[in-house]
Amino acid sequence: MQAYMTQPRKRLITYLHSHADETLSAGQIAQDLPEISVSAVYRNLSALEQDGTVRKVAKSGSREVFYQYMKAEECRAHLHLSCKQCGKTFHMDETETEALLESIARVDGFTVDRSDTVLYGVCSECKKAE
Amino acid sequence: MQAYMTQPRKRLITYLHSHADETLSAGQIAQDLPEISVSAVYRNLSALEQDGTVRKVAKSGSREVFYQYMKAEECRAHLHLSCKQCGKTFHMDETETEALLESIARVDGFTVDRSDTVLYGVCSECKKAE
DNA sequence: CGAAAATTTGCAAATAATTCGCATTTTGTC
DNA sequence: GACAAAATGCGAATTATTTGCAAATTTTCG
Repeated sequence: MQAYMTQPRKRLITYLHSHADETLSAGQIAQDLPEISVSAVYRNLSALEQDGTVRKVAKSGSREVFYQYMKAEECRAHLHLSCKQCGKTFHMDETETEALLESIARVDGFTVDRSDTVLYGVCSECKKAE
Repeated sequence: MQAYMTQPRKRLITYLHSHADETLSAGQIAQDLPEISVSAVYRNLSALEQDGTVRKVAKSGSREVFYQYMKAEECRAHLHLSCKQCGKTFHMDETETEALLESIARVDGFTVDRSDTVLYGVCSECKKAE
């Protein structure tokens, strides 16, 4: 059904890899990859999103939708903190992650999946700026 | 700057209250509230979103953006655990929630928003069944 | 290798969600 | 009640996203 590693797709994936953890709009990406058509960008992002390779997020105050790519290895190790204001993603310290998840497992009997879970809130920078 | 409890806004809020925890598109809402103009729906949703009263989410496979309202008292108090296997949502103990978030605030300088955050994983029941 | 089959691309046109301008109405205050 | 501030409704304007289709690319397989 699906899976031709075409040039445009390859380029897009490379681009995403080098922009891991950023919150990018399709327009942004298309602009940074002029050699790829806009439709290809949209179509591939859509496919990658279905795969679970990228995550689709709505950002406050923007009409556009954004996409986030996260490196697999890293994702498995720790939890992510996503700032709702600046859009940046932060990586929780691994030891801290362990401690928190261990606590949740013990108290709630719930096994949290690190790669799936994102904690939303406000980072210290944005907090300061308020 | 802002805060007139107008009829349209009141209606929208009432509507949201009676649709707590649902994922609604602006179009859907506008359709359900024909007495309010579409622009009012958008403008108010936008305002409520800035307030943190509603959450904006991008849904896979849709061009529209969606909005979620969660009852303030209940949902702002604790974190949610969503089991990827049975789909059930669990409410983390409030005291535990406090402890965890306090820890994250201290260690990472990150203020987690309780109503926005969902931890994904596997609940004890499903774990047992594995 | 080379051709057929499957899939993706690029383009431009189409679609539809969201925003905006502005005159008018509503709301809160004194 | 009257005034100022803010929100509404309307339709028009934007503009992000999707789509149709012919051409190009990638894969498969003899």
